[in-house]
Amino acid sequence: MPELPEVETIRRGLEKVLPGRKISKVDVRYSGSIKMPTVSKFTAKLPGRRVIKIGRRGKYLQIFLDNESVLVIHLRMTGKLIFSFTPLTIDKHTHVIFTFSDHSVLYFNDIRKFGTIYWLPIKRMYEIKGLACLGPEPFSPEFCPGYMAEKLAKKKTTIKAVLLNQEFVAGLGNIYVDEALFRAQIHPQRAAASLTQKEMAALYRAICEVLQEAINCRGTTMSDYRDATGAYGGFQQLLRVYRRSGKACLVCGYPIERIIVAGRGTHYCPNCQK
DNA sequence: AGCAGGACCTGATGGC
DNA sequence: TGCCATCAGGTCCTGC
Repeated sequence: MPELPEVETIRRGLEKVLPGRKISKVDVRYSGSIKMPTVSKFTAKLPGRRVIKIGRRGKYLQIFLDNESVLVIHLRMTGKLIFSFTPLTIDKHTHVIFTFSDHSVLYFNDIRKFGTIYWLPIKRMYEIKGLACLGPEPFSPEFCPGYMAEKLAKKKTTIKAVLLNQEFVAGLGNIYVDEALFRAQIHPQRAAASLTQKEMAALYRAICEVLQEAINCRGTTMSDYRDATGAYGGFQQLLRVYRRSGKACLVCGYPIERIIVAGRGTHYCPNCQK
């Protein structure tokens, strides 16, 4: 579920509380969540490590530890990281529990069990394929209309499929792709290579704007998403097309449609988006 | 090479 | 109420 704005919101929440804390106990209740190393090594060797800082790359969260190692966490669709100064009730969706030496706790919950956790030396982070293959961060100088022009010219698929591809740009997911395409007035099924310079400039601007506004709102909560303190996001109030099928376009009044593009539910205004 | 579609899981929702 | 089908914000693998 969480896309860049949600992961960034979680990162900021954890950055306020985790640095300096020392892990005293690790409890893995669903072993499928731990991709690296083995579960027994994970639980035996993590205690004693201290958190240095919290990073993010695309939708990957990075918890840097004091021995040049890092916990890399991907929340996929329904994963949550909840920090509490005191223990909380655990349920069947609580898969990993990190307890710190002052008895504060970090819970990894995930209804659909798609989320993944890796622990490895920083210098081996490239072994996580999805992380190694990530395209530029949307707010980095590398991501710009010129970069888009060069990449899009070679693509033979729809613009929506390209925006969802993390190798093109890191951090976009289904919600923000639909919202960015609406703001740029581009139809999601347009051939990526058919965009004009002007459209690419508008799309670049729309991507940065929608992500920044969503970060300012602390993310979008449709159903499952919560930040590190358990709080909802607020951007769902500002969505213009996502899950608004049948409702009037906020610009022209035409009904928003829902179709499938790149295998995903896609929302757009047939009148505004060409 | 690059893309579409299924697989991975569970829960919510809507139709009959 | 119960059963079934469909849908869900992401990535990885397979096969075309």
